[in-house]
Amino acid sequence: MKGEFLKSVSADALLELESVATFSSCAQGTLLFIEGQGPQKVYILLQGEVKLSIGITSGKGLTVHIAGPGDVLGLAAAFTGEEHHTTATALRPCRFAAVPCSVFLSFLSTYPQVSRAAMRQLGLSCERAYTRLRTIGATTSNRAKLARLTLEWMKCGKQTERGTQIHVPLKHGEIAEYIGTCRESIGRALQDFQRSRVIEVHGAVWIILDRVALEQCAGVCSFQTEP
Amino acid sequence: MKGEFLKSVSADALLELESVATFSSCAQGTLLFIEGQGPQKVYILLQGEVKLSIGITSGKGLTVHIAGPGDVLGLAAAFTGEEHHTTATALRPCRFAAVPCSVFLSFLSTYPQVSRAAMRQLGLSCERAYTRLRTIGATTSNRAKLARLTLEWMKCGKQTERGTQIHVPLKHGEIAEYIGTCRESIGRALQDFQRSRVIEVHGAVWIILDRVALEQCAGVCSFQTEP
DNA sequence: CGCGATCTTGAATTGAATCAAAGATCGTGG
DNA sequence: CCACGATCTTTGATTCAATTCAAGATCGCG
Repeated sequence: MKGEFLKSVSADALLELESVATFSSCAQGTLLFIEGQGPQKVYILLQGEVKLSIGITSGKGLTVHIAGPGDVLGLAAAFTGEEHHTTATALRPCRFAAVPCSVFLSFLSTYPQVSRAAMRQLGLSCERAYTRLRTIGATTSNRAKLARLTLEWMKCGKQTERGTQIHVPLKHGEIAEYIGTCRESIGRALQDFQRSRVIEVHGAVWIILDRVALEQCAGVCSFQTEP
Repeated sequence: MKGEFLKSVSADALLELESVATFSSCAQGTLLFIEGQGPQKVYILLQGEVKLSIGITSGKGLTVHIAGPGDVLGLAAAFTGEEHHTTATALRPCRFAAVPCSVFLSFLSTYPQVSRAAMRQLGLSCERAYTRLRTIGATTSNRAKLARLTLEWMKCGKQTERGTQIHVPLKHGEIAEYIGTCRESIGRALQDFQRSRVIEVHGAVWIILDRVALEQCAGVCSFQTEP
């Protein structure tokens, strides 16, 4: 799913795309675009990771998504012509191809299949935003939020005989940015889950022992787990 | 901006659209689609209002947007093929045209300009979701959330000599669903604003007296306004 | 070994949700 | 025109959860 966009571009389209794109690299921490900025370019990430976040300028920061190689960034603004509503930060050194919005749009009208792929990408961004909203907004307690987030992540996890195993290469502070709370709350919620044998944490590797409990907690939830 | 989509469909395209669409009406309260449901149709709203919300099934409800005549609903799911992430509820009796997703997609490939319009709509949905995220997630206090929401609404307000005037035909409970809190909190926050002469409320008509104060409150905010 | 970053823990404080009851407001029907 | 019920708003009291602050523990690395 990650990097899907570039894969769905046919060989001939790719050739033309290369001819109109500017290839460049950037250091970790570089901002590709900022919330509030007008649309200028569409970025196709070739290497590295880019964090899309919200509210950098005003208030707390909130992570929406982390994009990987092959993903397109800046589609929404390109299509609407309105200013960016997210900020794109390089989490590590990145390589990418940048295409001016107008050029990208006319490129799309030449290649309908690519256009379809772009629409799909935009649809996915939209759904990701909705998922974040569900996790953050339609949820009462902090534990429920973490439960939701974990359930999201479980989709990319692998089954083992003890439970689903996922890789979470994030510090507590970064997880907190995903659900809009503070570091400490993540620590406490995690410990709750560990105590009640729902999740087992081994560094960046989490083992979800009791998926049902997580789902319950993510739902109505607000009851304690043990005496 | 509302209802923009239908307007940007050319006459000939409209004719073809009519030939593939099913026209129907529904009563207030009808659910056009539900979170979790697979994509089936794209809806073009002709009359009435439809609320798009999140988390109906799990946890609290959260309002994302209220669509009006001329808007398209269900685009994201149509493009991704994934299940709907929002629920569409008719707020009043509605008339709409429904087009099966696959038919709609091929219709789009026949009419590039319409395709562009659809992309723009999807981009707007995306940005709306981001705006909601900013209001709900990247904000600390309840008052700050209401301040943000009011600032959003001010874009559609009209200037008077006393300040910007906006029309808010919503009950406190409904406003609460916009920012993920409870009715009472809205009432209290509103009174705070009235007491500190930031907003004046006359039924459904609000007059924003002090925009700067609102912006401050929406930003870092967490200080009291008066002794 | 010591330093810095990260995580843990506890205590104090605040803000918000919840509950319950008492005013407003509105529309309906007598 | 008034009385009635329904719906919405206001208010206060209570309770709970989360943020914040501060200090100690742990880990990784040079």
